[in-house]
Amino acid sequence: MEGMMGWRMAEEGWRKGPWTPAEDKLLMEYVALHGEGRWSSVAGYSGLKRNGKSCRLRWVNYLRPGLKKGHLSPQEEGIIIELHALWGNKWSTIARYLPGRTDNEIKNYWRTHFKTKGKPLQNEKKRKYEAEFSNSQEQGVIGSMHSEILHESEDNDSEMIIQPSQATLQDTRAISCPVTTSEQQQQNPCVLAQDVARWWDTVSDDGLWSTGFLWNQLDHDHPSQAVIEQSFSSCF
DNA sequence: AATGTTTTCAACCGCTTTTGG
DNA sequence: TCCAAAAGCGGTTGAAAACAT
Repeated sequence: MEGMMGWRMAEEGWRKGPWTPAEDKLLMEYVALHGEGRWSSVAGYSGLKRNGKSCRLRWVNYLRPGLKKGHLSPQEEGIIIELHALWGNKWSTIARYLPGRTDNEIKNYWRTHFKTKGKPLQNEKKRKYEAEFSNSQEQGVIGSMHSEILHESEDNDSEMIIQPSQATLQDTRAISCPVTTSEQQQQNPCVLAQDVARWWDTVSDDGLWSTGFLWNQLDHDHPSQAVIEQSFSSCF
């Protein structure tokens, strides 16, 4: 049982390390009975020897219904690249635009594909993405905006940075939501997402990206949809 | 086939933010 | 209004898998 070498019980008796199917079952039963949240009381109700933090993480990243398994689609990869350019390592914010994907997953994806030890061959996907993008300079403000966004600077310390310029960010706000402050923008990223979606429409001349695809990506039962719509209406 | 190296990603840690009493 | 507990976040780790020699 605790034979799992390398992982032991913590002082308080909490189990750590990889979850077993039996543990998953206990956690799922707990949630079915008591709902999400109150993770600290999981142990008390279910007998699961995991602390609240561990339970929450397991639920959010693995057990939660609606999670997508398998590789990210090219569309999802594009969204990650684009939104990372806008917001940096705001993994959980980015994850709101990829229903069924977790912040952890996105963070891992970014690190393994774009934070290389100076071996840009691995950045093939990003290159492909940029090539895709460079075909789409025709369309006014959004297009030029995103050409700035995707201007790459290869960093001395080997992390690839795709920088949105300050002007770009200001443009984005000015275009879409002139009255919101940057703080509001952070809380209500819908406007930027809308721009991304519109931009994506313009890129989709080869049929790979379908019209309105970003919005179609959204699972309409997903809570973020409500948030997005609310934010949206508050902007206009 | 055996061993060494690299990559992946689930899960941890410490810190910050939010919540509720 | 304050404070403690819970939730949330991003960076990091390391076991296992994949790949190379």
